[in-house]
Amino acid sequence: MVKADATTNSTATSFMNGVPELLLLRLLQAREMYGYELVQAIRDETRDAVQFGEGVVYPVLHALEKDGALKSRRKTVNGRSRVYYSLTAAGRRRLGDLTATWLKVSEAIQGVLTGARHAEAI
Amino acid sequence: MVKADATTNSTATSFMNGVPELLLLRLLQAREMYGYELVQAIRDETRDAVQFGEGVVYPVLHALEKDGALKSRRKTVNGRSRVYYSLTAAGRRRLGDLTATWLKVSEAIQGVLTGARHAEAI
DNA sequence: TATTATACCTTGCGACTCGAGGTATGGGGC
DNA sequence: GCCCCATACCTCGAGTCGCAAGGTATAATA
Repeated sequence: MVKADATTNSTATSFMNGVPELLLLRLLQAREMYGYELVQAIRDETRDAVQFGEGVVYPVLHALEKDGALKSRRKTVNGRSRVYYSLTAAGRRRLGDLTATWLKVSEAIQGVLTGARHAEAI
Repeated sequence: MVKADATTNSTATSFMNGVPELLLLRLLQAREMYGYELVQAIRDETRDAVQFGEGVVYPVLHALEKDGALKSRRKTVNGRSRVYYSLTAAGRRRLGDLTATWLKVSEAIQGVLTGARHAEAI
């Protein structure tokens, strides 16, 4: 077995749990989009820093719809059938909560990484 | 008393995969520490924004040692036996890689959240 | 003496991610 | 007309990870 590990995949770093959900909600807040489009939008908007395949995106979309955070409608464009998703009120709330949590957590991690002694209390 | 975490813990989105490893490496870069101490250090330095229990910390420490990123030594202090961990050269390299990846990814997510049109190319 | 705090550890469930695979159709090139 | 690619949807199985819960042992404190 090749050692080769290093920065490759094995233990590799996916620091992202719940991130698909967060990004999907955020993109759909801006406008109605369909699954295949979302896969590429995430790749594009993050300049390839973040990539989620269809095997990630579709299940998350289905779960969010089942939870009432998204609603969908079929639409045929250029003879192609697409499922467009958009946020519900619950989805907007969820996006707000997730965003707040993400900010809090990522700032805290940032703080540890930059060696910031747990800063002064408020 | 019920802890009753407000934000529905069920699917509760803990955006953090690989974060335990990252924080542990970072803290141990500063100085030699032991498991029980690390659990509290993470809580303290992140002002409770991030918390990892012993069930997370110990297994990660063992895995990192097995991978050669950490080395340990037993030491008895005040009649208490502790296992102190410190970084190896491989561990320092790993910390550097993980930190770079974390920065790239978290900035990309930040960009999407703030609606930054995938900024200008270099 | 009993309880709490320190300090170590493992196990089993559940959740998440992802590659791989499967279906179907429209458009271009030959 | 035919083949292949891109579009567009989907599921399954494997593997990983996080975590609560549980377990041991000892020092300090009440």
